[in-house]
Amino acid sequence: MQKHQATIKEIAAKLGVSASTVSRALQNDPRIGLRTRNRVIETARALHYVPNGAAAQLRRHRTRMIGVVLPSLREEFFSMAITSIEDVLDAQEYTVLMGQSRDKADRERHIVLSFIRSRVDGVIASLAADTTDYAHFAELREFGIPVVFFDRVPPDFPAHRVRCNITDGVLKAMRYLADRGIRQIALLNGPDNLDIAKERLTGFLQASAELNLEVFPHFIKSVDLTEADTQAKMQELCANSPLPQAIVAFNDYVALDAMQWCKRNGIVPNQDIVFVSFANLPITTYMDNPPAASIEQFAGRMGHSAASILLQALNFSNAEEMPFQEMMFDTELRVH
Amino acid sequence: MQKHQATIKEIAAKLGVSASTVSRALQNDPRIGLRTRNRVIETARALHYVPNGAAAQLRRHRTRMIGVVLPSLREEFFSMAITSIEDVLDAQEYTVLMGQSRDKADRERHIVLSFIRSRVDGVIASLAADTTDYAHFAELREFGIPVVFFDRVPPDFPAHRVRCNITDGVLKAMRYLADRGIRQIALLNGPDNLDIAKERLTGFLQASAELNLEVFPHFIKSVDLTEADTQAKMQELCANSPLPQAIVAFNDYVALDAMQWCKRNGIVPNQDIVFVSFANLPITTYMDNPPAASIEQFAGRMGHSAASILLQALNFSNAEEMPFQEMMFDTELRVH
DNA sequence: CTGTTAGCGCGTTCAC
DNA sequence: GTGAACGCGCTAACAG
Repeated sequence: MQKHQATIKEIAAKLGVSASTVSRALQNDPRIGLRTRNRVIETARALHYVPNGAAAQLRRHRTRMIGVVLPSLREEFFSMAITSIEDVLDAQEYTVLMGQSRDKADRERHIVLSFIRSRVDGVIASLAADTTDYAHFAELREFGIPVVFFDRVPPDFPAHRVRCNITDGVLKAMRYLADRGIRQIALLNGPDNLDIAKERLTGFLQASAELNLEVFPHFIKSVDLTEADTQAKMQELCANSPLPQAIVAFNDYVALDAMQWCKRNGIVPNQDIVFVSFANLPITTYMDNPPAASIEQFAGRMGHSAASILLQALNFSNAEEMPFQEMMFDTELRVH
Repeated sequence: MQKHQATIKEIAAKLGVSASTVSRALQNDPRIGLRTRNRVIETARALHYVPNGAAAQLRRHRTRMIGVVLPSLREEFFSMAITSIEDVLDAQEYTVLMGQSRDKADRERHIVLSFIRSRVDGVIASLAADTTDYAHFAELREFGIPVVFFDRVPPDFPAHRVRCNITDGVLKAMRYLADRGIRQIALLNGPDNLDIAKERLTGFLQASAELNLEVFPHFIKSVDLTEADTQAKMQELCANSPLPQAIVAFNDYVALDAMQWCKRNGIVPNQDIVFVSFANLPITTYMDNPPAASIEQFAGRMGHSAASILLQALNFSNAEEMPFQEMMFDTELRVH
């Protein structure tokens, strides 16, 4: 049901001026007289004129649109990040296109390709759990579309990155536990292909060495972030002895799933096994028994920085690429 | 940093054929010979060709893009809905643009206008808490862009609607409470301008009459969905006597905020005051003391239906508008 | 201050 | 089966 859509030409005809005049008036070009401008704006409104973005882009080679791909909009970590991103970009009159990969590399690829088709000016991304091929991001480079990764950044890919000091965060968590006399600590990590998972492992091993903790092989598990897998890995973890006295979890959701498993298996969370996790999501404040502590990752700040870096990249000399920025945030331990 | 972007013209030049041939080959036009087609596809890939959506739209007057405006992506109710919407639309090769109004009418307006500028083929919406002016949606009609509202639908606006039987849901909740001997029930409702809030009130009054409950004036409060306002209204609610024995809350988040207030004020939730809410969000399964019961609203099904109706509208005769559909789902009470 | 001209990249006639 | 020519709606370059 295609109704009629007003164009600048019609406005021009109606007013007996040229299309360019209308175009200029609508963009507040200082060369247009106030009276003409007002007449144009008035009839534009009367005709329900809304500019056709596609036509504009075709000329300008810019869309003022930014694509954002995230694993999930449902996780508070990401919804907080996207909100900061929106705030920064909205202020500069950019429109944000969002896509959720749902932790599937294939969906991520499709989304990025649709961003290219829409010719977004830039992309902000946080990787899906199972992304190991970065061809779709390389494609963005072919098009000269700058990319900023945050939190879940790819290893060895030329791009801007915003992340936090995970390794140090794990250290903080382990020291906190050790200070309470806990010496048998397990790691319920995320997918191995994610840098942020590797860093948790690095931090875990470093901290174990520093604190003289024994590292039992069955204390280190990786989950694919689904509830089912977390349950399965908890089963494995607790099938062998010794049982861990504490578990450092990849993030709050993994911790919560693990804690659910405990409850169903006669283990009291934070009493029999102390949980420490990452993210420190607001939703946990509603819980009577959240993870004992969580490493704050500052989702908002990371989103803010990612968007700011992207804006810099967009305003950089359009002859060459801006040198890749690497921004690292410190974490903080929050005891609940 | 604008790099070079391949066009069909270049592919054509490279192959010594015309642009039309390339265009046809890429769209699997049966008239193009298999050999030519393959050569085209091959060099397209080699040149990293990605079609320019804007140029295509300019000719076709369709974008195969759908805009979705929601109050928040953070609330599980909406993130579940959007996921269903994506599933339905992805299957038909539509791209979904999302925007979150954050319950601000002004943001909602901007988002809808940006959808129009992008010339989306259709829109799915759930209203912001403070939207009382529907001009931006009327604008969509001017452009012949079909709209489907779900859950938070506007009163008296010509459009398709998908919702659930709230009035009956409240009735179920009140009967559940009455069956447990609870007779002093308060309503912690949402913004008055939302139909779904009005229906909760209607249901509340009907049920009170049916069950012979006394309705104390201070038992009926409306919140603007912010945590602060919920706290304030709880204060008011509990400042007068009698104290309610139970509270029916607008949704799980309002219930949780109210329960927090109780904890801070020496009232034990679900013991001193029993909470029943709407939505039945998965996140509550992680809680040791969630609302005692919740009215399941089937976010996924509503999203699915909204998307399906929109697809029907898009495939309808393009001479006229499809008659407005009204779809109503039954609710179910879930005791926790 | 304003008009004219040209073309962005593509899909679609209409020819052959 | 394929090519030439046109135009979608808009902006930029060049005139005046």
